[in-house]
Amino acid sequence: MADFLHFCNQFSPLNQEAMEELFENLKIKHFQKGDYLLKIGEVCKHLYFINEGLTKTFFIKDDKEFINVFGIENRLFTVFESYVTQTPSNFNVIALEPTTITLISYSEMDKLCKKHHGAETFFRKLASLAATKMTRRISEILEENATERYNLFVKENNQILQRINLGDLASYLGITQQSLSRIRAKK
Amino acid sequence: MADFLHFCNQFSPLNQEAMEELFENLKIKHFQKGDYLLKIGEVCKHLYFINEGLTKTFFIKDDKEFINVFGIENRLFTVFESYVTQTPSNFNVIALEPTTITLISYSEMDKLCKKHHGAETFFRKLASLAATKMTRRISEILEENATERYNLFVKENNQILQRINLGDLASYLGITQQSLSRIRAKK
DNA sequence: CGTTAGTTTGAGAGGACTCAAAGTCTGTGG
DNA sequence: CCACAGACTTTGAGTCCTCTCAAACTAACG
Repeated sequence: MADFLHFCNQFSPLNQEAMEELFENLKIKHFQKGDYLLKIGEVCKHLYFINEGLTKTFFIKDDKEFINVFGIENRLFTVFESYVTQTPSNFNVIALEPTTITLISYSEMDKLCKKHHGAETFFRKLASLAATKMTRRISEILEENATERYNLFVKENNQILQRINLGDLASYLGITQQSLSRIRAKK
Repeated sequence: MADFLHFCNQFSPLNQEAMEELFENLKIKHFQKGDYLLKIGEVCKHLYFINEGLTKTFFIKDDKEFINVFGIENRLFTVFESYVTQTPSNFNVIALEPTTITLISYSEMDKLCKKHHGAETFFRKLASLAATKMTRRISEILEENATERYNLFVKENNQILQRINLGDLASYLGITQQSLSRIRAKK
């Protein structure tokens, strides 16, 4: 909880009242390894802040997984399209480890945004930041080849590298696990 | 101007006062084919709404262009990271045709957001929508091969297909223009 | 100790790349 | 009205990266 408070403050401080209201309505939930946070077809009703653990957000095509993003400690994420429009999700979200998550429900956020100008600012900045990160990911995928993408990932996500298995990392990088294994072997 | 008004209203209606204030501070600018709307290293100070014409947003690596997004009539866009954080842009933006653009300055938007709760909502939704679209693009790049991506682009952007040259389209799709030429030839 | 999940290695196929050259189109000046 | 320059597109040949299918190896765990 302290972590989430810290996250909020460094991000875009809310006023006392909005903050209290936000924190009153948070829920904390635990997931076991392999548990679904969200299944394809369900509406994503929450923002997820990871207190502890690791998740993957992915879709499936031709029996292959495509990982969109890893949920990492002290980061906030959601399934954007589903959450924003409250329509069925195209993505699954699964816990890769025992995971503890702070949940912010859509209806709460919506209420909060309507009531407090500052909350609206907070979530505007959040969405902007998400868009920024996605722009970078698009650039990376386009400009870098598999080896370069792997090196970049290692550089920027060293903390979680050991916790992600080969297949999942390959899927995130957009290559097969055999290819990734060979990339690693070359070093 | 009417187009932009229409865009705003269907998107997330602003109240009368905020709307008037927004429209008072809009600027309209014309660009010739080849003109820069923004250069790498400059801070992106505007949201761009295309009244007429076409633009490309791209960066360069090893003398190759990588197109991030095309600016299309009646759509709003910006260089997100630069605009949101007011730091130097990693992207160029160029007019591909004679182009007329409605500009919303960062400082105006910021002022408006601080003053009007509704404006904040408007821009929150805008950022959310942008993030949603980018998620889709990431999925597409990962899951579809070059031919499929081309077909998808044709399907969804038929209106501008004839106006974009082969090299630019290839760059957007993340392939060489030779490859794209061969994909087209196969049909 | 056997089962299962995860990783590595091999061989061959195919897609996309590079370098190179030849067409095609379009607009301008003679 | 033709000729030529410059921009754009297509085609060819060879290479390389990544994929697929297959099999072997290596934990980790009950």
